[in-house]
Parts: sequence; structure tokens; C-alpha cells
Amino acid sequence: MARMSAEERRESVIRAATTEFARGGYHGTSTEAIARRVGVSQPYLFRLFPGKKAIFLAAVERCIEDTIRTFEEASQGLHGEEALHAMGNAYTKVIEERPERLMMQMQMYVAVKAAEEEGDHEFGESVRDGWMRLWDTVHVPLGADVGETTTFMAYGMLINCLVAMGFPAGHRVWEGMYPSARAKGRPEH
Amino acid sequence: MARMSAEERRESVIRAATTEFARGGYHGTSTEAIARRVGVSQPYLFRLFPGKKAIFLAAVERCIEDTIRTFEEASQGLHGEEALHAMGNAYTKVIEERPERLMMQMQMYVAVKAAEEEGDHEFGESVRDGWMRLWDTVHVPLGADVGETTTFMAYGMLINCLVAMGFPAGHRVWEGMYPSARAKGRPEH
DNA sequence: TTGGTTAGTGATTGAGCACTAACTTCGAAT
DNA sequence: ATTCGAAGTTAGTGCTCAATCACTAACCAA
Repeated sequence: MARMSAEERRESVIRAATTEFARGGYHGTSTEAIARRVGVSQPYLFRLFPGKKAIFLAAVERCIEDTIRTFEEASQGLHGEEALHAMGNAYTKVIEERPERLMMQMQMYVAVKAAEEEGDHEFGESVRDGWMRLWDTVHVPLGADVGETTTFMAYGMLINCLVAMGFPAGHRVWEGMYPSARAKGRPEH
Repeated sequence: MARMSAEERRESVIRAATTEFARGGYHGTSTEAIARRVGVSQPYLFRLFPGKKAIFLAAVERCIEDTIRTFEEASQGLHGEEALHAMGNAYTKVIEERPERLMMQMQMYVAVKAAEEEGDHEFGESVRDGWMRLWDTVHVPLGADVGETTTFMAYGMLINCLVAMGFPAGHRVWEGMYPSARAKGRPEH
């Protein structure tokens, strides 16, 4: 049984927690399931984190940072339509390779209201702040066009929902996806 | 305490369950909370429904039907851009008056994968079927334009997420919403 | 090698939960 | 007025789960 530094362990806990929380959400995931995935005893989690909620929060924040970084790297040095394409393709890659990150996003959106009604105001604040940072991250390469950015985010959310519902690749719901790939501009209204 | 027919009770259970499940999701909602909201003892729920899952499913199906009906009624006799406006406005009204229906949507998306991994294949099937019916409902009035329909749904999902995160009306995330309505200076809610 | 620190475990607890069984009350038709 | 089915309750069971506690095993510096 390999010993690890607490910091390294915390890392693997966050990874395992992301997988588990993405599947079951906050209430549908037991700390035991996370511990089992890490390969560590359940009580030890409470030595690495003050409680279940802290683990969830850590996973949520990691999820946001990863997504921001994905778009930052994809749009590096690009602008306008090229950046749009690059970021769209990057997200497609996330769908294929890290679907749990999309699910984690959904779980975090859904967890805000519940947390808020339990008196936890910080969680929602943190999620909204993360969203705005993500928003700004895509806003700049898209030429600071509010409509363009909103549409991009909207398509992202639709993708998240379709993936969550389990629509297989090739299903007709995906047909109208990616206006950036379909034509040289998003549909005019 | 007014006595009701079982059918009427089931109705109020579905309404209460929608509110509660919208807040806490499947696992974050106790049957006791639902019963309390209905004004009935918790065990009695199990006489009206075979189990918690059946209550959730009923609430999910009701949510889908209501949303479909909202768009059907809004687009009655309209086509193209007019239908788009009408349905957009109808959804805006849902945001204001029935936010729990949006949250219920999110909860149902998120519940699919978990159910599937517990062996329940019917639930996801039912959700996907509902989505397709909803899709077709807006597709026809929008002139059977796939891109238009997809964009409409995408904006809907973005709205759901923003509402879930608790962004207040007037926040700048709402700025780029409804490109079709923005030009006309639609008042913010 | 010893003294101190850090990583990690097993046993347990108390609360909350879905669900059951057995009983009571209401109201309408006879 | 009585009866009978349907509406509704009280009491209780067994289980799951987050969190605690007392403990052991590995590492490290002097």
C-alpha cells in the first residue's frame, strides 16, 4: 500500500470525488464510494478534508478551473471565428474524453439552490464567480461580442444536458449542433 | 383536514414533489418533506405510489408535459419568427412564475445516468422520449429548421443553468439572452 | 535507537431514511 | 342507523451514511 503525502492524497481524492459526484450528485454519493475509489479507508477522508461538503467544493472548483484552462489553451492566439472553432472543438474533445466533467458541471449547478437554502451562501457565490470567470475567458477571444459569447455558452449547456440524458453520438439531436462547424456564422435572428 | 379522493391526492403529491425534488434532487429529498408539504402522513405516500422512485417519475413526466403544453399554447397558429417570440416569452413567464419547473428539468437530466447505472433503463428512455417530443413541439412552429430549433433549445438550457445558479434578474449574464427579443428592448424581469 | 511526526485503519455511533404493518376515522349507500 | 370500503394515521423496522475516536504503521532527523 503506497504511502503518499497528504497533498498527493488530496489530489487523488479530488479526482475520485469528481467521478463519483458526477455520477450521483452530492446526496447520491457516499464518502465510502469515494474512499473505495481512492483506495483508502473512509474515515481517512475526514483527515484530508473537514467534511463531505469540502470534498464536493474542491471537486467543483477543480472542474471550473479545468474548463477555463481548456478554453484558454484552445483559444491561445486566436480571435473571432477561429477562436470559436478552436474552443468548440476543444469542448467536443472534453465530451469524448472527460464526460464526467460535463456531469460535474450539471451537479454543481443543481447543488446551488439546495446549498443556499441550507444557509450556505458561499457555495453559490463561488459557483457564480466561477461561471463569470469562464464567461470572460471565452468572451475576450470571441471579440467581446456579448451575443456571440452567450450563444457559445448556450450551446455548451445544451451539450451538457444532451450528454446527461445519454443521447448517443449520431442521434438526430446532435444534427443542429455546432453552428460554427455547420456554417460560417451562427444563425441570424 | 379535508378528505380527498386518491386521485386528487396523487395530484397534490405530484405538485408537492415537484417543488421538493426541484430543490433537492432525488437523493436530497425525503419522502417526509413531500408528505409534510402535501399535509399528509409520510407512510400514506406509499399507498398512493409504489415507492419514492415512482413519485419522482410522476413529477418528471408532469414537468415534461407541462413544458410541451406551454410551447404548444404559445405557438398556437403562429410560425417562424412570431412563433419564436411567442415561445420565448412563454418561457420567460415560466422563469418568473414556475422556476421550480426549470429546476425539475435539471434534476431529471442529472438523474438519468445514475438511474441507468442502477439498472433502471426505463427512466432514461422516458426522459429522452420526452425531450424528443418537446423538440418536435418547437420544431414545427419554427418552420422545421433544425438549426433554429437547436438554438432555441440551447438558449433554454442556458436559462435553466443560470436560474439554477441563482443569478438575479438584471445581472449582466442575462444581457446576451434572447437575441430576437433584445433588439425590441424586451424589459428584463 | 530513540523520539517525534505523519499516513492510515477498525470499530462504532447516532441520526435520518424508505418502507411496512396494524389500526382508526370518515362518508356515502343501503 | 348501520355497514363497509376507502382515506388516513401511529408505531415501528432495518438499513445507510457522515463523522468520531482510539489506535497502529511507516518515515525521519539527531
